[in-house]
Amino acid sequence: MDSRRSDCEATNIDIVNRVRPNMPETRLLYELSDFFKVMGDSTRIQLLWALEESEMCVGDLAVLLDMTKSAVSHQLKVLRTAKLVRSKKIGKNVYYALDDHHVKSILEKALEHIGE
Amino acid sequence: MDSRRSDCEATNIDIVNRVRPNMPETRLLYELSDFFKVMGDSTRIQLLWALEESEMCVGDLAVLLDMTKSAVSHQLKVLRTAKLVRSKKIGKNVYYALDDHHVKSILEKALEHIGE
DNA sequence: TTGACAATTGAATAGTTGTTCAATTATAAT
DNA sequence: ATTATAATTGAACAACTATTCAATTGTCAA
Repeated sequence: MDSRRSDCEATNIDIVNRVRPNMPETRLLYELSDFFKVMGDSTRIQLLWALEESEMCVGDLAVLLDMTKSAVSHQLKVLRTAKLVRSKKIGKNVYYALDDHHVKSILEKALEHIGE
Repeated sequence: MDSRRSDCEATNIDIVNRVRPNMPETRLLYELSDFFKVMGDSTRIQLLWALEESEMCVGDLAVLLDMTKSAVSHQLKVLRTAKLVRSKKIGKNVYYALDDHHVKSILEKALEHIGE
């Protein structure tokens, strides 16, 4: 049987064999790309940026981002699932806060790449 | 005229008004989310990870990732457009290399978030 | 308990994206 | 010139995703 997907042979098989054992495991690979997928949306970047400044409830965030509560709530759920924010209910409101101290430094690194 | 998209009033208008001036400009916002979009794909993470170890040509990368040259080439183009990799042609081969020293530290920060 | 408000939810839709496939370009070797 | 190999390209398809809309839950006030 031959389950190779690649449609060619390696030109430098020595390099490939040296690099291969250092490649990330499948699980880690998907955790990494899933994390960046969560960051890869302008609405969610805005939410994280805002929550870096202050805790806020869904309605406040909706006004700040000029979006419906529904749209904001959907995206907050994504951030909550990714454990980047946490929420607490106070009366009729639900307040959200950052739940990861890496977010800020990752945003800063990304800003460095972009060139400020 | 009223071009508000949000379907509510702010509960804490003082907080919203304090945070608003610190929000990122539209251009920066999209540069940030576009950058993370590029990182948010397991194939491209693998390519960056591999190129951190060594320059390689498209065929080598295809064998290493067990994908077709076409699929790899398409993704390399995305990375090239994002200025994360550069390429040079040597004979029939095109060799790719990392073109951004931030990639490594951003991956490391992301690994910290995930918890190694 | 009735009415109003905050937030969540699920379904639907429109837009985006990754891989495949077939065709093409460019280089090297015979 | 011809053939073979490396890589790129564009179109097509399937899978995924963000927002909208309507309906629902939960909480407070009257």
